[in-house]
Amino acid sequence: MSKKENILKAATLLFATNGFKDTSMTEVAHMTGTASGTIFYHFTSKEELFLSVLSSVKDGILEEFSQYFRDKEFANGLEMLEESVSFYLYLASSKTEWFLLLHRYYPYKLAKENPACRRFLEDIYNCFVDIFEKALAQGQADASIVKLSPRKTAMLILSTVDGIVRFKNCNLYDAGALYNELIATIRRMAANQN
Amino acid sequence: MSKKENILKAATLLFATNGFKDTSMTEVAHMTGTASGTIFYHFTSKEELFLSVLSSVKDGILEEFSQYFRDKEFANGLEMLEESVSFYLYLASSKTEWFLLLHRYYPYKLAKENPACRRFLEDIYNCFVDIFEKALAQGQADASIVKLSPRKTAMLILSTVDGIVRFKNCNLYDAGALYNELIATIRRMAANQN
DNA sequence: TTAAAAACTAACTGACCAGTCAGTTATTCT
DNA sequence: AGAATAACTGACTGGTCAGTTAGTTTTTAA
Repeated sequence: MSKKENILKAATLLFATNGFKDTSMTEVAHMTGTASGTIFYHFTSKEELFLSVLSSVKDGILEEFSQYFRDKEFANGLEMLEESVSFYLYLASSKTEWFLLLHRYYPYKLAKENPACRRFLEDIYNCFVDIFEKALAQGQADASIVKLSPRKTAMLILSTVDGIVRFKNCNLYDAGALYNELIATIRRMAANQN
Repeated sequence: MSKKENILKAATLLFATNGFKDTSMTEVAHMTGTASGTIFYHFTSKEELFLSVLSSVKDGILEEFSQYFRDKEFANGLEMLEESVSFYLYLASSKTEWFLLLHRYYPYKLAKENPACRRFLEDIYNCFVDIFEKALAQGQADASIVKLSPRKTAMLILSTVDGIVRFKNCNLYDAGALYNELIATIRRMAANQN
């Protein structure tokens, strides 16, 4: 792995666990066994380093989802919805740093003044909402899901799973313990019982 | 209002909008028209100031909810649930600073090493969950709500509304636009249709 | 009235940190 | 080989910030 990639990886971990302000360039340098000057050779500023991190997280998330759905077949929309939610939770537990980073306030603060940052965040959240929406729409087509607004319901589902993951990352309560209830709730809320 | 209360109020606003690290004691001092030394006369450290802020936010939230439910009557558990959710959203929009503060990572990070901080956060979230749980349990008693685990479902509902508020505060999408869908979803998910 | 206590001030300190720069080492290409 | 470029280094700088302190003003109470 190149030194630049190493720096990016270390920065992802540090920004995710300690936050932007509480991560010093010296720390990133130390973790990668480089001089602090080297980081500024590869990245013009701390902010640019953060944007690179966010960009790579975005790429990672989009890639993971496209790979997961590439050759997946679902019996119906409801099943697709449930499996999408499961995959989201699985991803959140296997790529903790990504979600920790997204649950910090800094990216959203930066997005207010930096269009590129805003774009990354929108790409990420649209990816999530799009998948849930697609499942809901498909479910309505195949009659596995009741009549509802696919987009808005997708946003609500994202709010729920994202909320669960956030509470877990904040050590407030455990996501795993809620899994069965979550799936049951989604079924009660969306399934078409005829 | 005493100078100490003024400092607390300014600190709440600054910690909520800029975060812990991005708020300097000089800034707090400037906003309250005092010397920075005065803050250290009233609060031993920046961390203690933050804890005082969190404590007052906790008191505020508990007070608001106990006041709202003091002399409220509900037709049944389902109605209570819906109105609790509505009140949560109302509070989040009228006391923005409180929820901005709770949507930052710093309090949860501090909670890991500071039991008092952890206690404040638990009190706040238990307050929320308890109310939803009480509504669900009442709804099961009066048959307005289906069979489900009240505690876990209450947590899921909190995840959803908290997620919505967070997305709104992060400027990702608007809570108001989802309100009708949220109530409809809660009804589909919890209402007992006989 | 006055003395003690509480509240407040502003200059100061030491630590830290993002970013620079002048110079060194490694790589590539002819 | 040797020149040119890319990658890397680490000491240094200017600025910021939490917290201190010695001294001043205000309040309290006897």
